[in-house]
Amino acid sequence: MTKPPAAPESRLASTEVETHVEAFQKSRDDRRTELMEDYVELIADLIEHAGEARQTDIAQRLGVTQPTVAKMLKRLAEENLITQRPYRGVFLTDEGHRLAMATRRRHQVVEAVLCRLGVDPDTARNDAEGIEHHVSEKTLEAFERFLKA
Amino acid sequence: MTKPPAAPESRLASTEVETHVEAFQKSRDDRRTELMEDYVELIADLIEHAGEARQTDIAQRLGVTQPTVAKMLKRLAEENLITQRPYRGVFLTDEGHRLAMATRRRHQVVEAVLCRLGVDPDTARNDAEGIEHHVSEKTLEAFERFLKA
DNA sequence: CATTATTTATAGGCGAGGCTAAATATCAAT
DNA sequence: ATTGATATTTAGCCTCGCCTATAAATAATG
Repeated sequence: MTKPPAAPESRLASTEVETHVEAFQKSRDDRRTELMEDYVELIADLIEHAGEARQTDIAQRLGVTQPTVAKMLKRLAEENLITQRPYRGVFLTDEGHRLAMATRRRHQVVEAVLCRLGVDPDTARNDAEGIEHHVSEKTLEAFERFLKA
Repeated sequence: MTKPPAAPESRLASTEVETHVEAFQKSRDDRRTELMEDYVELIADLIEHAGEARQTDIAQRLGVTQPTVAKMLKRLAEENLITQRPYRGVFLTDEGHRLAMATRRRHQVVEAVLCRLGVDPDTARNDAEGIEHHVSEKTLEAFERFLKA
């Protein structure tokens, strides 16, 4: 309704210019969940290793301020991923825990794949942090097959 | 100053809980440039394949509305990546063209690597769209070595 | 138990990136 | 040349994620 009617030359040979629309939209949607994933993954780590997850620790690890964390935690609580007990730390709900574990798995697999491909460990860790959120289940499975081989 | 003083058990064995701070910050910084990269890459494709890049085409391909594109183009122009001639389309500056080519290269390499690892072409294309922006130069080089092998 | 230090909560602001709606400008075509 | 379609601009408005500054609540200590 908005494009094809008048435009003879715009046949646009579906070679390269294809409608990446899906991909772009997925990419944008990912951005919404990336942060949540980072948070629950970090919270899980903190609880496991330090026994508790406090706002200030989370803030420090993420490199943001505490009010920023507070606001985000409110959102995570609304989404039923965490519960908070004032001055006692943050806890993961079952759903939050599942998400944390899934995210951790992806993170580890991505990092391992990068290493296997010859990326140095530091770079692998850094890049994995950004990449992990964009790896679909199918790709993840391919990665795991590759690691087993 | 803010954490270690009081907390005997929080020795935090630097195993997993390490200060990913850099990685998170890089990840956040990436988000700022992602969109610009998507735009210039798309604009380059449109110019090559359709002869011109119009706001409406860009909007359609990205899956956003045209005013959104207009606003973004203004920003790209401020950053000297594009020039605009009203009702005649958008053009890349030298700098914009360089960025577009670099982005395209990364995109293609990532997609090729995914395919090589057994990801089906559709998924590879989709995931590459999200992943490409988080691939550092070092990782990119490792990818290229892997592809050559 | 009162004081200090730490942690959490709250208020208000900023920029980015979306959207819709409505005004303009250009192009095409009768 | 006027009219109708298409493209662009402009003007709000919204949500998110970040920030600083400040207040309030709790914990720890003398």
